[in-house]
Amino acid sequence: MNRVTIKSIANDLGISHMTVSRALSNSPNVQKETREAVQKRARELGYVRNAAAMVMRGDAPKIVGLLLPNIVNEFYARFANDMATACESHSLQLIIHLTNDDVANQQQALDRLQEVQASSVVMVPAPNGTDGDTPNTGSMRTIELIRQSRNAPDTPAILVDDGPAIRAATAHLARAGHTHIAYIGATSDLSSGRRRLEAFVQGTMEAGLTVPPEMIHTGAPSFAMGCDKANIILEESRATAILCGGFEISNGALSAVIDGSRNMERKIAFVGYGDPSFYAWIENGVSTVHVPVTELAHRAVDLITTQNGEASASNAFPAKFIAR
Amino acid sequence: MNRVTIKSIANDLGISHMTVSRALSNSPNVQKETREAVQKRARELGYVRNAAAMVMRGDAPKIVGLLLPNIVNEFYARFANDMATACESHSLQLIIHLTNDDVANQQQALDRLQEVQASSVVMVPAPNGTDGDTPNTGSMRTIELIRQSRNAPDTPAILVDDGPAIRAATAHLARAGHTHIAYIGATSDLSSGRRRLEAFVQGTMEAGLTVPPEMIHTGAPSFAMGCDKANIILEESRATAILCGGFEISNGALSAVIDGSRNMERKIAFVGYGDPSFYAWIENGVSTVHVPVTELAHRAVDLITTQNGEASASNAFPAKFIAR
DNA sequence: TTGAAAGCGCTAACAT
DNA sequence: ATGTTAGCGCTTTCAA
Repeated sequence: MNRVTIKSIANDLGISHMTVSRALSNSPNVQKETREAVQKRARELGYVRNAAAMVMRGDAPKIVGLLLPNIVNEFYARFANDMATACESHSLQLIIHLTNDDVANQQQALDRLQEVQASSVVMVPAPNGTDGDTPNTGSMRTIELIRQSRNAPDTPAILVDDGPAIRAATAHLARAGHTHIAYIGATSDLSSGRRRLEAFVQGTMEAGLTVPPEMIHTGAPSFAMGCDKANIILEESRATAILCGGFEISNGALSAVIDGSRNMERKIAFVGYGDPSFYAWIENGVSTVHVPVTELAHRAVDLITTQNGEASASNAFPAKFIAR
Repeated sequence: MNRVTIKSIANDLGISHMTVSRALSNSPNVQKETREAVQKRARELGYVRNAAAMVMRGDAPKIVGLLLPNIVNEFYARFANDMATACESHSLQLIIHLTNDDVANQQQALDRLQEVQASSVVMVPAPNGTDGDTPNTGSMRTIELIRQSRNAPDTPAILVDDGPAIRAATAHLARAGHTHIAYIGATSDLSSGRRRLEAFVQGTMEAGLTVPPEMIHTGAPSFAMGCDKANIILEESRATAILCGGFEISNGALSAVIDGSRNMERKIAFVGYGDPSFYAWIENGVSTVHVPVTELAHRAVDLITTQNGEASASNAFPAKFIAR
């Protein structure tokens, strides 16, 4: 089962492959009959042009990479979805890679993207364990998402300005009478982890509460981590509320909190991070910090399609606290 | 900013590009010094091999396409995730395309996959509006997922044997005293829609109930459709229970049911389809038909990596009814 | 209106 | 151990 190429068609028709090429691209410089004959035969044979050849010649559509920790979390899924749509309408080819928040996977994905001549990458940088090396993105235009890696401070980043929302969440809990509010978030080697924790501390103090260190739980962000930390908090039973600072963490912690309230009758107030649709459907709704996904995705594509990557002032999108 | 190629490196070092090629692929036929010098220079210059060139030569890693209606639904997201993992370990390159259940998008995705020389596609066939034309998958090995398109009956398909589970769900509802059970599912031009509806009808009759046609709601499966139909059922208020036959439909209907119970105090029993994690967290848990995602994904990769596509007997995976 | 040649980056197969 | 040639599929440039 050999591939159909312009040459095989040319052979089949007893003409030069150039004529076939021209006919297939609707060049005016082919006799109408020839053109139609060629197109007909091409259709019959099931001809498809070879993308690799186009890439080699350099006239391929722009390829954009998207590196996400995973695709199961609704935030990331929505982002991918929205970005795919936006790319479509700009005739950009989107390639999604999952890093699982692991630097090795991340670098492998970046390498593959360079191999296919991707011109840009949008990436959620993985927490860099031993730190040290900047991810190598070669000559690809790089845009960081959500987190900003400290070792590439000049890379444009699309960030969430969630400080106010987190402070509002803290205030909300304090107003409801909670004096011991636990926080679960990412380690401070992630910019997002740092910022969110700061906001939490600040919010707590603004509410006139103290922030004992044992109320603060950080680690590499993941569903399992959120789950574990929440269980610890439930065990200790000193805190009466939990506030989360991360998409995965939030889902994990929420699952632990729900299990806890069912199986052990441990009630605890909860504020999540990110706003997957089901947060509105659970019990009477889960209060949360809402992040404007679609706007982020659009900005990403904007940054890719325009040259001036330096509107960085406007690359922070405000999150919103939703009380439910 | 010119790309670094073996030729540019060769030039830079004043040697032949072949030596560079050999050095970079660790061929034994290069002097150690030469090899090391080349590798060093390549690293400095940030060389990455050109995937397009490899594809043209035909020694590229196998490419596998995955066509999904969307990636936001947790079932599809998990499938993509699991398949990505499995592909990784078989050194297959996975490319995901979203069809939005639209035939035109679907064909476009298939074309692109052929252009990049994908050897196989795993696809959830879109409902074919005017029917007629089979999706053109060229010479790619095609595997259908969940649904089986009637115009390609000999294509291997990975299906869910959900009949028993759906009948169990119906029995469950009947046992709870429901005599008017509404069904929302896909149109019968989808094999899955046909099969599930049949199972529902059969289950209802087995429970000694009649199945008035106004209890059956079908259409092109989507979140919005599930939502709309559920609202209609709530309006009519003849049914006391809803059973869903589709991933998207289920989520849509569930959202309508929850809204309904909150805003208008219309209580109705609900059994969903698919088992996104949050179904366990809502109220006291949502009963549902559970589909074994991971197994499906693994089978897909199995089928791709082995030649014998014809173990089709074992390509149906049993769903499980989960009462919550 | 058609064709022939060259070249994109790479490696297998021959030289040397 | 190293270099040369050819060819994967395609289009741009130049020639007929």
